Amino acid sequence: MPETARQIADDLRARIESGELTPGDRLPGEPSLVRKYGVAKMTANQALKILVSEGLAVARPGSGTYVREFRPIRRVANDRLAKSRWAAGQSIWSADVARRPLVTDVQVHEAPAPHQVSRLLELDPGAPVIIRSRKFLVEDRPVQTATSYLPADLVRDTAIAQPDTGPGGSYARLAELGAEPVRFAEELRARMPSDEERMALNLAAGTPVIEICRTAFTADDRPVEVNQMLLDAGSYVLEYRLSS
Amino acid sequence: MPETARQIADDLRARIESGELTPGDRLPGEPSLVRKYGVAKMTANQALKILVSEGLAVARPGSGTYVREFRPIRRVANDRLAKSRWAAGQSIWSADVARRPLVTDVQVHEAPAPHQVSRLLELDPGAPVIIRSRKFLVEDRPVQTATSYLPADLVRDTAIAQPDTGPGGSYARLAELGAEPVRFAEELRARMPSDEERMALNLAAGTPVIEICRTAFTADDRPVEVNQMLLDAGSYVLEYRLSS
DNA sequence: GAGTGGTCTAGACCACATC
DNA sequence: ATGTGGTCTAGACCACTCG
Repeated sequence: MPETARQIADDLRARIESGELTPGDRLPGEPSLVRKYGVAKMTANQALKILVSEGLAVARPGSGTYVREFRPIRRVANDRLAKSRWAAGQSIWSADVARRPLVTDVQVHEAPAPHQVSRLLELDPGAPVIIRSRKFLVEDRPVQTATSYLPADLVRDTAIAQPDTGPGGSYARLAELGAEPVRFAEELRARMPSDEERMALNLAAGTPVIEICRTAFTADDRPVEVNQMLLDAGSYVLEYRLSS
Repeated sequence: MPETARQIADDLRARIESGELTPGDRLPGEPSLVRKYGVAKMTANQALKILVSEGLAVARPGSGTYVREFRPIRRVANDRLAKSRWAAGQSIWSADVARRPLVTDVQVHEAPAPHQVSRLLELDPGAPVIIRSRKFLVEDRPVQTATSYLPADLVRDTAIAQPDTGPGGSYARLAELGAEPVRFAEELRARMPSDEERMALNLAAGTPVIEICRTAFTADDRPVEVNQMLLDAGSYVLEYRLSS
């Protein structure tokens, strides 16, 4: 009887979806599946791998395989970019989570703009930009990385070129420079992460990422920031509000 | 030397990312990997499976494993919902692809609203709704499924309850009923598909899906439609425009 | 130390695609 | 008819966790 691994996975999946096994529960281990289904150990292993690759379970070597837990962050694009937030000195994150996330691995440097960035910022190819990259932790788990690009000629001597951008963040600083961002375009993709990205976000196998590229424009349609974000898809629900 | 499968996968990935192997190319087969690396056939198989699960390659049984090809559809949320489109009798799809997609598997029926839908439509639990489900093909490939829910009391005797909703689609019909949708909220998640969903969209292993739940509101903030969509993530780039 | 998942081997059979 | 990926077996060793 081939197709055994899939069938075992189907059985376990059904038990998860029926609620018999709830998030955090330990799944039957390989030896127990070998006994129950009379298959080779490797077949049992592959059955469990199927669930892991579907994002339904997480394997913890030396311990067991567990039903995965979800607790998505709600990210409301419109609210978080509302001027009222950052103008009041708040982080745009205050719209997403009650507790402000930990920002780590902040790196700021100046370099020539990558191809695509210079196009989006309407700069000459290779023009200098300030590059701010950082990582966000919520409840000790990395959920997002972000890299912002801003025209160096505009922000070089401001707090934006410092690790700490001050109250209200870089948008408040841009406003002070007469380059207040009022319009935004977000371009969004979902895909599987590279190994590097999986490492950076500490992702379980079988978790996709959401890639967002946001360009911020001033009232006279000048692009002043490109922000390239990478989200752990399992940690997020995104919301957008539109009117026709 | 353990870790062999990963290393083989790393080698192949590097050759893909360097451009030595381009989309559509055939990867070295299992027998050739067995010879080159001196490993068991199953190890070679697993190495190829890693690339497939990362979405970088597609296996075609009996033929070979190939570098995957991408040709995303650009879906601009704002444009497609603009009244000017559907008011002119166009499909909202005309914003996304030059050639109108094929709509198949259209099914319309009336049934009690599922929990979440009745909540979003602000209906009594179990109130009757018209359910329209359909699938969209672009260039013969299924790229999206969609299921709409509309209050049955509002649309029961209109073209919306028919498979063909006429020029401009259901939004034009809603407008004729004095329930023109002018505001929309889209809630978006990315995840790995279930087997069922993988089947429906004919997805390669390692391809995530994007789940969008859109609620349409009238000018007086009455919800009149909930549309639950499932997109093949590899076939789409989504764009949202916002202003603060 | 016992149990866990992770990985590998060397062989086997199958269904399928391509020629 | 040949070659392909898909899957299975039965055994093995490893690194890890947990009590």
